[in-house]
Amino acid sequence: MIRDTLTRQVADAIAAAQAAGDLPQFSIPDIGLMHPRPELGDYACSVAMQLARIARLPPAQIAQRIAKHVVSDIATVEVASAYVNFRLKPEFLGQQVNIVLLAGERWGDIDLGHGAAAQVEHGSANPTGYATIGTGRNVVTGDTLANALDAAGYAVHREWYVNDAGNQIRAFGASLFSHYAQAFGQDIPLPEKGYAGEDAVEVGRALAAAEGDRFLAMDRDAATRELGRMGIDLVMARIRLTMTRLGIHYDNYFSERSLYTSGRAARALEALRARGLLIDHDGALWFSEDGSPIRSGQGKRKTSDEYAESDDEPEEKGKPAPIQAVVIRSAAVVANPDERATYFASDIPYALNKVVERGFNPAVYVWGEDHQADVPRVYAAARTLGLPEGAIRLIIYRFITLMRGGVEVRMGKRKGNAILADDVVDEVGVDAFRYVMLSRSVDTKFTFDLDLVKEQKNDNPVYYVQYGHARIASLLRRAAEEHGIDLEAAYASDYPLPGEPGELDLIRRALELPEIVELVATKLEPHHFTAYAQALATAFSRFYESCRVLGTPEAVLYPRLKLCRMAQIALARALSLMGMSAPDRM
RNA sequence: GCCCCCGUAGCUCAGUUGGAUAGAGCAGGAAACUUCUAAUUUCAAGGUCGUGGGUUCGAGUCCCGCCGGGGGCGCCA
Repeated sequence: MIRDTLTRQVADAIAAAQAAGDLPQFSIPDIGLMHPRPELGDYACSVAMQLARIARLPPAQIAQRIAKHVVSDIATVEVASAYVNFRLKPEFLGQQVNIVLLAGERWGDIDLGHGAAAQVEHGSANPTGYATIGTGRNVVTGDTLANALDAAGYAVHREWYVNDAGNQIRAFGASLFSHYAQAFGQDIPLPEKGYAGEDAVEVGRALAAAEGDRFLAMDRDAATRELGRMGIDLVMARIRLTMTRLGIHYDNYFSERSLYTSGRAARALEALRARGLLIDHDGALWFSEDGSPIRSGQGKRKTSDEYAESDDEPEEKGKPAPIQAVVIRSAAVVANPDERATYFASDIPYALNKVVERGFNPAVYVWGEDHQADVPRVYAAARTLGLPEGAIRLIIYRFITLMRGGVEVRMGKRKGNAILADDVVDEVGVDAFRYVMLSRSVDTKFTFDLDLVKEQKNDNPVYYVQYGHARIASLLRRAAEEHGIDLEAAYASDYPLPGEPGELDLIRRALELPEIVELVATKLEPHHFTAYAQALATAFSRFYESCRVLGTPEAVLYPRLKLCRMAQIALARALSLMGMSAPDRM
């Protein structure tokens, strides 16, 4: 990447300055390059200020001495106060256009992962209902992160974790039995906390139609279990359709229940028990990170007073405090002990399976904020089990407030008033759905205003970005069809760039894509793609307004056609990373 | 009681790991269509970055307190 090249050149310059006696000896710190205001250059380096104390010199003077020793074939160097600024040379920018054209649809790829296996697990909603709009934010986030990791050089695996074990499922089975029986005129009341939503009713009826009334005669417990299992399959089938529609593909659907049937859960518990981290208390089984016993205030984090009393080592800086003990198997009396397991009991073997058995690093999880309490627990389990630092990355996204007609729509899956992802997609389309879901940081609880997204059709960043792509496609089409231009010849030509500001700005934006991929892939923040796509589209619009393409002499026409092609490639890739279409006509 | 997230322009939100004069998009104001898609562009306007301290050459960004909003935990999933 260009930024890496310049960073290296700064480091070399410091070393050269030291060798020449212009700077004293010191170990060179991490050098960060940023994008300053455009008037000041393309990249800026503030390392001189960090060095002021070490080098015992005024920052401005250090900057001067570093700049003096910079050897760069791609940029010119200027010093402004204490900053060392770089401006990419126009000839270099012109050459880079060829690089983009050559990379084509792989433009933006970087080699961060070196082919290592990475996983993004997303979706993973309870299979007790169809995909909601909340699931929508989850899967769009996860799928885009997976795209980014793929572009960053990882071998990416996409997985949906099917929560097909536990209480929720039993309640779902019982609810289905009620809806099922209803189809045969039998009034069996919904269990408490049962599923009353249209999706549950639909599944119950579908089972009645497909299976007949044979379950009515069966043992009730067995019937509930069987119906629950079949119901999950039906729900998952529907969810898969929704995912396909959203352009999301999974390499695997991982069954939570398989953790128990395969013995993985038992083995993980044994590993914890061997380390003395499992504690029986009041009939329940607890995980305690530091092995400390459960105290009177069960499950509570130790107070600072209690820490003061105890002989615990004072906490080291940066080392997280041990988590509070957490129940992994409840005391509830249920026939099968596996069914007393909490989510957390599954999380442990699942994490081991991901990182140790399958070698994913990073293993990224995308979770809704309702699971935030589990975050420190899973990290704690990873620590105690000796998983590599950073192998597990949990991404928590905030829930969405849905507005319709200026009123907030309250949602709840159990009550059955959840807004389905399919319904929203019906209204706004896949591309707008994905873009809006991506346009805010996962930490932001944002309002999805259905009316706004629909009504804004003509003035919407979603369409603005796609419009840029369609405009280019149209222009290139006309160039070939109406002007008889051989586009391949134009792309292969080597005229110098006219050098208009609009041209250079467009190239700078296109060249930024690899940096954005790195940003998204390392911080696991997909929203940067939307901001980038918007900026790139703006750069193209400005170019388009200020630089005439068709009808100009060949020496202008050809390089500008190359720029159009370059912009098209970058826009298409940005859209593709976000899982959106890049239309040729609008 | 404890934990996590958020608070930036009228609205919705960015802010590239602590850098120079805090940015976009909408909404509202003023312009530009004989010109490759006006789903566009240009200009102007809009801010005590919730608040009070602290850390340092430098804080929207890091630390602590407080205020406001949201979410979660204390044998639910």
